[in-house]
Amino acid sequence: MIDLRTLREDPDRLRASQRARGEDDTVVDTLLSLDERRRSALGSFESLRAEQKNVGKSVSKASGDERQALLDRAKDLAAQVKAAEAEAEQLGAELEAMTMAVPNIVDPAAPVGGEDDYVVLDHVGTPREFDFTPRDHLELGELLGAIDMERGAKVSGSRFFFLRGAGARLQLGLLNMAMQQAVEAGFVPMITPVLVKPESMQGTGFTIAHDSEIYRLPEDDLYLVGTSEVPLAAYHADEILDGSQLPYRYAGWSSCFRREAGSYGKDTRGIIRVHQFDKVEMFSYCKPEDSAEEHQRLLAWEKQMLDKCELPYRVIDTAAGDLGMSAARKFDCEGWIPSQGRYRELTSTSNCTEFQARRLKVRFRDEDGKPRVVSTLNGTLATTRWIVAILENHQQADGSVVVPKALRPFVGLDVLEPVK
RNA sequence: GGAGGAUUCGCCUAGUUGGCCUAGGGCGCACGAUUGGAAAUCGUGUUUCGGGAAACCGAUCAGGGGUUCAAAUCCCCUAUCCUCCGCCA
Repeated sequence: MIDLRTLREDPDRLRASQRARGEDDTVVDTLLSLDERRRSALGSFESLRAEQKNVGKSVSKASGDERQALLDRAKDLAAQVKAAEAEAEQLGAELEAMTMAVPNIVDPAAPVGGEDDYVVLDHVGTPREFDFTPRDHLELGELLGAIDMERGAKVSGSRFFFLRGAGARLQLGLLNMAMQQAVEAGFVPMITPVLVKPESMQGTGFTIAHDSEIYRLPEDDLYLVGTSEVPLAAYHADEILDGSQLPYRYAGWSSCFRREAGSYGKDTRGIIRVHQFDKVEMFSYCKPEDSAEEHQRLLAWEKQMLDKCELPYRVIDTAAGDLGMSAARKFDCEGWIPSQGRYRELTSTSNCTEFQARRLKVRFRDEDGKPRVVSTLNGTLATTRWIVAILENHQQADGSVVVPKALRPFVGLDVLEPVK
């Protein structure tokens, strides 16, 4: 959510941001005039209310004709106050709705353009040369008895799967390694709810009404999260954090649910794009002035995980037009997928600045004792999709897969062997 | 699912025949006095949000609605927590 006070002082910042996102910049003027009207309505209400309170107080002290006159005056005022309040509330609600629909102001450092205008910041590792024809992750997963898509589809439908045997062990090991790294770095490990209330979803920056990715349980007005970012962001909603203790860092382990509507035909094979997967997510609450540095730290921890998995990857800086509603800046790490001959997203870290925190009312007390809005950031430490990259990059000619060294203690196996 | 009880300014709490509640007290915290320094003691301040340069004004007693000139206080709905009953793993 945009800060109206800042908007009044510097409307051009939002105009520029809207243009960078390829969105309508005239909302700025609409917002400003609505804000002006609301404040003036609020002013009328407040002065009427002040008068009403004064008259009301004198009623109890007066008697006789004087009392009756005051009562009449008070009744009249009560009606006026009611009308003025309704007016102010109406405008307030309109303003609120409009404000909530405006995406975060993008970091001017983010590349301009759309989906394909990302900037590659870094390449780590080199895609391996195979002296045999590499199998794709599903073929490997089936050989290893690790991934069962067929029965996933039988039981739950397309884009569902079972991880079994070595596959289940690999995921548990991977996510446990992520959790351990996070704990060593000072994160509080968390296992979060995956069903959340609408205000948690919307506070985090997802639009319940229109987002086609969200699974809904209308019967209970609950929503399945697509990432533990949602419960972790809402965790401190309506709270004032201790400024001297920031940053607050959490590592959330949860299943994630995505409808993947409109992606028919894309990534239909295997577990690249599925309706349900598991993820360990870093989430950080910090002071606004520290958020850019914190963003770099989250990126560094992501790279550390990828390095431990011995995966070749590149880091991209997402262009303004491809940022989600909440993000001011976003870096993705994309791992090399041999069967596709291209890089696919394995991690994503966003600096949401004060956008989510303002919606969720998460503040901190600074040195002066004043409450200020915090900044929030998130980043991926590991997901089910990583299994794709691990299987494909570390496969051997016979279909076995060498487990990366760092991961071995967590998986309990050095090599995953074909089952038959 | 049913029946009761609870929800007050960070924490504990006063306040329920509606009107100096403009919410009192304690703890904690901050600043000051006292002290060689500290403890103790004393004093002052301390909900949050919005508007305003400020003085100040308005809102805020779980949330929403209602009654009234006036609601922490009365009525209705909702949420959360606790107790009991039922049902289920």
